[in-house]
Amino acid sequence: MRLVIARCRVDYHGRLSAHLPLATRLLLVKADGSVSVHADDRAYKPLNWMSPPCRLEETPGTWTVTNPAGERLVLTLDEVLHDSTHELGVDPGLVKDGVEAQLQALLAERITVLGHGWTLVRREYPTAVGPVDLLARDADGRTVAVEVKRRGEIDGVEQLTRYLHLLNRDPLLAPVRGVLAAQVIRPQARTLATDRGIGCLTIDYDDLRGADDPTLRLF
Amino acid sequence: MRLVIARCRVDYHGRLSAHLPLATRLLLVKADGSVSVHADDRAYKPLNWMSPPCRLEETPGTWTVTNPAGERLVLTLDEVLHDSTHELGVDPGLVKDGVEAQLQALLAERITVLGHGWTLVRREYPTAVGPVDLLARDADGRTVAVEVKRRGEIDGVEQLTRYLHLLNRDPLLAPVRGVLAAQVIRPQARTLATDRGIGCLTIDYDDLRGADDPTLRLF
DNA sequence: ATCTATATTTCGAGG
DNA sequence: CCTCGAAGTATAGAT
Repeated sequence: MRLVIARCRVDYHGRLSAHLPLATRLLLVKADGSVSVHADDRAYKPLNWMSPPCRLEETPGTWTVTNPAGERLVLTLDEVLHDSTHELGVDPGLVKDGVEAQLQALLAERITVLGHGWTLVRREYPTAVGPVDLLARDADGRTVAVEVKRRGEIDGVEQLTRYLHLLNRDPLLAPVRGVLAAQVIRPQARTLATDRGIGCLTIDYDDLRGADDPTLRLF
Repeated sequence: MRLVIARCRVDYHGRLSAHLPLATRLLLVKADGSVSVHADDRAYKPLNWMSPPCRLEETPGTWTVTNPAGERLVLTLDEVLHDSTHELGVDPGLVKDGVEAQLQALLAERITVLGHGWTLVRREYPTAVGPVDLLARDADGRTVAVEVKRRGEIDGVEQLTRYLHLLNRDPLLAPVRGVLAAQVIRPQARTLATDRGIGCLTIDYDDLRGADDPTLRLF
């Protein structure tokens, strides 16, 4: 990993065109070949960058980064204030916990959170337009398709609508109703869902994790 | 901006939980208060980070970054290999060109690219479910709703379908047909669009920019 | 390889 | 401040 602090100008031509006037910035060259240009703000997002695979050609005062797609990042260096290189080795990588997959798993285990007497048919119930997150039956034995999201937005409602369309053609399942379960549900998504007869349920990850799993209960 | 190369472990608890085992990484502390942890790959994306506003508390061997939402990033430093600080100043920022807004503006100016004799009714035509990118009339005076995207995907077709639904309830506009205009249109999006009677038009940004604007022509 | 869905998405505009 | 849509989205998984 190479760290350069330099006064530079930057030009990018590729999927769009962009230009950065002269200023002092961090140029970060990683072992994967990527180059990114950072200002002292915007959190971790660089002002400009080139993702691998790409090639860095360096001449005094000019770095030219190109990729096979013909995109081009040109850095004009006026003054180099720092230049150091460091061996980092391969990173063992990140372990994550708490994303949608876990939300779905928890809901599958605690399906009665969605309604008293509900039972799980299966997770990732396959359809021609993709898998339904959870397929369940309510206390009256009616089929319910559940779409699980971390954030419920219009896309989720559209997705569920497509599933319901297909599922309702299956006489063994029909009539199937839908529920959107998410940690937050945007007003427009809620409106659209309601308009289409789709239920909305906001779920709290910690509550859910804390909730009793009835299948684990002794009596 | 502070650059630290260190052998470290990282723990994050917030919107999710994540852990990074001991390895050598770049710790990037920006003037905006943000802290990010980079490995030597994954292009510009850090392994872990905390966005501003947040506070960094530093004791020998441990950095604790917290934010008002109660999220917490803890870095345990085994060995510091480099530590330097640099004054960068405020960045003048990025000038972009070629994104969807410009595509829409260009199409609005050169609406006949969509069809001979077409005229623009207006850009960002408002509906209850959001603005239609372009509303136009074809050579026969029939209304056309145009959805402009850089990439045409299923979402764009769904969005346009919602607009058409609403627009077709308006007797002053109905019947309204739809066109999806994008630089690339995914096969599945094209299929869905065609199935719904929505037209597809792939546009080339450079061609479009180069095309004559008939309103600017002298004769 | 293409397509689908997620993301600690981030970022910016508009009400 | 919230809400919403775009992003050079990137990335991972499935087909």
